[in-house]
Amino acid sequence: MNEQDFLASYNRRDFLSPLITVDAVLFTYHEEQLKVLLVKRAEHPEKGKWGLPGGFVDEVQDNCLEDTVLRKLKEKTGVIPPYIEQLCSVGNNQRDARGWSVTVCYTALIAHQVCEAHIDSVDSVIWCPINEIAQQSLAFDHHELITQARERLKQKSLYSIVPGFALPEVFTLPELQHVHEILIGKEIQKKSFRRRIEQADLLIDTGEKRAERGRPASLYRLKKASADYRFIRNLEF
Amino acid sequence: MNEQDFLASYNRRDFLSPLITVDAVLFTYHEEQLKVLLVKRAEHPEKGKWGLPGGFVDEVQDNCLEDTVLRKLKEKTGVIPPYIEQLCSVGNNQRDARGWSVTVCYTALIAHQVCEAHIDSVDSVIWCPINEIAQQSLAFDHHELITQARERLKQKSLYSIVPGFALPEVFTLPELQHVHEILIGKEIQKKSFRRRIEQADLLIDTGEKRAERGRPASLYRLKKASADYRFIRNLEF
DNA sequence: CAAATAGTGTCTGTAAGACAGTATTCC
DNA sequence: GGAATACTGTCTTACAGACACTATTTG
Repeated sequence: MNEQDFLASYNRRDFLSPLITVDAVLFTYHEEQLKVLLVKRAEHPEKGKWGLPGGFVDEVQDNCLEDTVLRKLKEKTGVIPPYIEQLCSVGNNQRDARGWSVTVCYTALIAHQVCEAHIDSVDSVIWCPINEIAQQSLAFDHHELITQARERLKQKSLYSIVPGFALPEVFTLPELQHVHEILIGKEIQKKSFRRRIEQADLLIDTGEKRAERGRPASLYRLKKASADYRFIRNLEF
Repeated sequence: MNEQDFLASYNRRDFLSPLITVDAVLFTYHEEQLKVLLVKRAEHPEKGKWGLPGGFVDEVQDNCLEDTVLRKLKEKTGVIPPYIEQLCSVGNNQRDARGWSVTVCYTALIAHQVCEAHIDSVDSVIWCPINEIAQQSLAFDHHELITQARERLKQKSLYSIVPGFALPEVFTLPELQHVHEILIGKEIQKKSFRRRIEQADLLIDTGEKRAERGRPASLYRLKKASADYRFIRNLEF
C-alpha cells in the first residue's frame, strides 16, 4: 500500500485517542497583588467549579494550539494578551473523569485595565488573588497548573522583565519592581533592579510622571524586545 | 443532569479529537560529537523516512505522557535515559497528513555506551551526528523539534551541567567541557568551567584517572542533584 | 628531551548586594 | 518643616574571562 492509499483509507474515528484540551494561566497585577483569571465551568464535568479558561481545539477555526488558547482567552477577557508562552502539557488517566486526557497549558500576562470592563460584565469570570487560590476548590488539576505557571514566572522574574506584561501599558519602575518582588517572594535592592533595566535598555521613558504619595515616579512603556531579553546574571533568591 | 449521568452517557468516540503523539529528541555524546537518535518509520505515513522515536499513548500501559515516551525510548534503545524533560507541544493541521495532530515532545540524554549493543542489533535505529541532521530528510516537523531541543540544551549548558547526562557514567572534566562547547558553539575558558563546577559541588571524584595522550584526567560521576542545579550566573555566548 | 593534554595562579572586569544619601512631591 | 516616596552614589563582593604558568603522562 502506498501513502496515498493509506491516507485515503485512514479514518481518525477508528482510533481511540486521549481527550485533548488547552488551558491558560492568565496573570495580571492589580491592587498590588498578582491575580489569576478563573472561569466558572458551565458544563460537565466539574460543572459549577472554578477553573482555568480553556477548552477544545476547533479544527475549523484554529490553525495551531496557540490559536485555540488565544481564542478562549479572547472569549473570556475580550482581548488578546500581549504575552503568552507555552508552559507544559499534562496527560494521564486520572485528571479527567472522562478518561485519558491531555492538556496543553499556557502562561499568559495581561494588563488588568484592558479587560476590566469586559470581565466585570461577565459574572462567570473573576480575577482571583494568587494568595487566595490555595483556598479555592478548582476543577481537574488546575491547582497544579497554576503552581507550575507561577514557579516559571518566578524564574523569569530573576532573569527577564517578562512580568512587566502583567502591568498597565504605562507603569512606574517601583511598580515593576513590586511585581518581581511578589513573584520572587523577597525584596530586591532597588539600585540593582534599576541598574539592570537601564543597562539592558528595555524601557521607553514616556516623559510623564505620576504621583500618589511622595515624589512622582517616571512612567515607562515596555519595548517590544523586552519579552525576549535575558540577563546573563540572575537576581538572587 | 448530574455529573454521574453525564459521565455515564459520555462517549469519547462521539467527538473528533486531534491525533496525539509523543516524540523524543534523544541526545548522546560519542566520538567527540553530539548525536541524535533517529528511527526508520516502519508504517505510513512517511513510511521509510527517518524520524524521532515516538508514537501513540497506550491507554492501558501508560499512566502519563512520560510513561509513553519512556516506553518508546526503551523499545528503541533497550534502556531508560537518566535525563528527560518535556520540551514543548506542537499542534496544527499541517504537520501530519492524517489531519489536526498534536505532539508532546521531550528532550532526553543518555550515555552512548549503555545502549550501544542494543542499537547496533536493530538496523532501523541510528545515532545521527547533529551536524548531519540538516542534510537528512526527516518525517513531519522533526527537524524543527530537533532544532528546538538543541536550542534548549544550549541554554541549559550556560547555567547547568545537564549536558553531562549525555556522557558515560564516568567521564573527565575536559569531556564535559567539550559537550558544553559543542552546544554553545564556542570555546569556554577551562578555568571558568572548572571553578563553577567545583564551587557547585556537582561531581563525585572517582579517584581514578584515564589517559589517552598527555596527562591523565581525573574521572568523575554526576551527583543526583546535578540535574536540577542552576548557576546564578551564566556563561557568556 | 618534546609533544600533548590536564590542571592552577592570578589579574582584570563586570554587575549584583548593601545601604546611606539626595530629590521631589503633599500636607 | 515632616512624611512619604523616588531615585542616586559608592563601596563591597562574587564570579566569569583571559592567559600564562605548572604538572603528568607517552614516546
